[in-house]
Amino acid sequence: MSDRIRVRYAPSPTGFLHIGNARTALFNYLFARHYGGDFIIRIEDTDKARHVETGEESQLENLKWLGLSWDEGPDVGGEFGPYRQSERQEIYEPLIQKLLDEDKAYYCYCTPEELEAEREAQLSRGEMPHYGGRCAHLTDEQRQAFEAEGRQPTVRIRTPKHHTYCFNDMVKGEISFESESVGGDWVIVKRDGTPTYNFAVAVDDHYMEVTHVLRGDDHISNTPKQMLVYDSFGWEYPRFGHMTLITNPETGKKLSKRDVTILQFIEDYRDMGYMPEALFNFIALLGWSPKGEEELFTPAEFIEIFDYHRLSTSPAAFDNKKLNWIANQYMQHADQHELTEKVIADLQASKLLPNVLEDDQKEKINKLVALYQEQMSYVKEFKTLAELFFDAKIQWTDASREVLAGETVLQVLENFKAQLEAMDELTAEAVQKAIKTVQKETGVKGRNLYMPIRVATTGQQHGPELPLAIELLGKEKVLAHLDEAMEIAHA
RNA sequence: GGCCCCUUGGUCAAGCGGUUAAGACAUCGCCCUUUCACGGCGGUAUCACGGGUUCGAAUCCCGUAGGGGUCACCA
Repeated sequence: MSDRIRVRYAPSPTGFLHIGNARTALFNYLFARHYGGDFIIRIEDTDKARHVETGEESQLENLKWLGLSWDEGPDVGGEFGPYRQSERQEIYEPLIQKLLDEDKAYYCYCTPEELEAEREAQLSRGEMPHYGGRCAHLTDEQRQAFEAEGRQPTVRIRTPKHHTYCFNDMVKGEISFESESVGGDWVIVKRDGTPTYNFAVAVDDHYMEVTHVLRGDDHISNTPKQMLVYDSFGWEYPRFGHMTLITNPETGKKLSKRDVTILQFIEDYRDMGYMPEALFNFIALLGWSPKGEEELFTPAEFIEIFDYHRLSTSPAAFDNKKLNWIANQYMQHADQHELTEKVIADLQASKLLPNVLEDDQKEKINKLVALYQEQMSYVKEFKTLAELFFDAKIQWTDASREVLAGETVLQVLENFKAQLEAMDELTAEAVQKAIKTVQKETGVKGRNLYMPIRVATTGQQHGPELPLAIELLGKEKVLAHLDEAMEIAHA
């Protein structure tokens, strides 16, 4: 085995790229790049029942979108291939045969029903479920009898007694398991002849010369099983490292794909128009922290500063507010023209804009984007923020009504409206002047001046620069809004 | 339940025997802006508990409690 660092991300193509998996990939990527090592992608597709046709492609695609690149993988090849477990059967078979020949593994003819019955019996006795070893010492006659029945065997590996599996975890330090705790001789080859996960990973990691296995916490209890496989062949272990899980801040449990309160797939964020660098930055801070006080880094900087010793030992809650803050930081520095293009595309997809734009429409969107860019976190947010400019209907909230109930509100609005009516077209400057005039004539200023006008014209207490917003809204809508507002103020 | 892991503010976290216990998000207040947003400044708020070890413990050890993970012919 060489000194070169080789790590892998080994997804199973059962669906979209999950945020937790993306993080595993990301840290492996950072680790490899930091040390100038190799980052490998291997597809763990031994479960044909759960296989999703487009799973692999979609996962790789989203990884790329995030900004990751890999040196070896199913799409780019490499000298340690193939990179799909489904294509590595001929590597597994002789190894399995070897274990069988050496009696380190044996055929098991138990049916799922029998195993289920055994499990239930154990459970009812208050015991923990484990394989009792019914087929561990079959005679040739017994085996032939089972075969004659047409039973298809699985292969189980013999688990030693009274052995301690101990490893020095890259993030958690010394961890040890008694061999008894793995639950008896476990299946390494399924009835259909394909290897099980714990067997295949160990074999693949060995042959791909993987030096460090960095993965989620939930794999800790798999580690002794994999160590057993290494031991059976006399192979050297890689270094294991287990990162903490990402949890739901509401429940404190690991993110579950069924959990609808949090968007879990990279695809979701991509669709909403989050910038990939922002998501990269956010994910890199999930369970890892940089040395200083800075939290915003480019991917290249993350590679530079990544240090696995700073991987956290306790779980990280998925904080949506923080994500949006980070995303907003990136958004503020985004190119305005590019952003405008994206916004337009989204508005067109939502039928809020025609497919072909007049110049003045385009200009209007440009101004609106300029107005809202500093507070956006993702492209689609624009639609919510600026919806008033596309769909004139105002939803008067209690808070708005409260503002309109103010003492001087009516005189301010009446005065303001009269001035607007006198204008041909509303421009920001003219509107600004009008507001000043209102101030002079009514004596109302500051918050008491602006807030009623803001709420009356936009229906919101928070929004962009007021005169510009009024210009962009246009005379017709503004007057209509004012009328509605004054009616409310009267009541 | 067995095994394994984890435990610093609301959240993420720095800290690795001696600190006024960093910083970020959130929250609150003030300033800037005649409003809003951005920005700036500041405040509130944390070492789960109990024993040790030590001159000294958030830091080391042992318990307790709580949380989580895992116990498949899934990965």
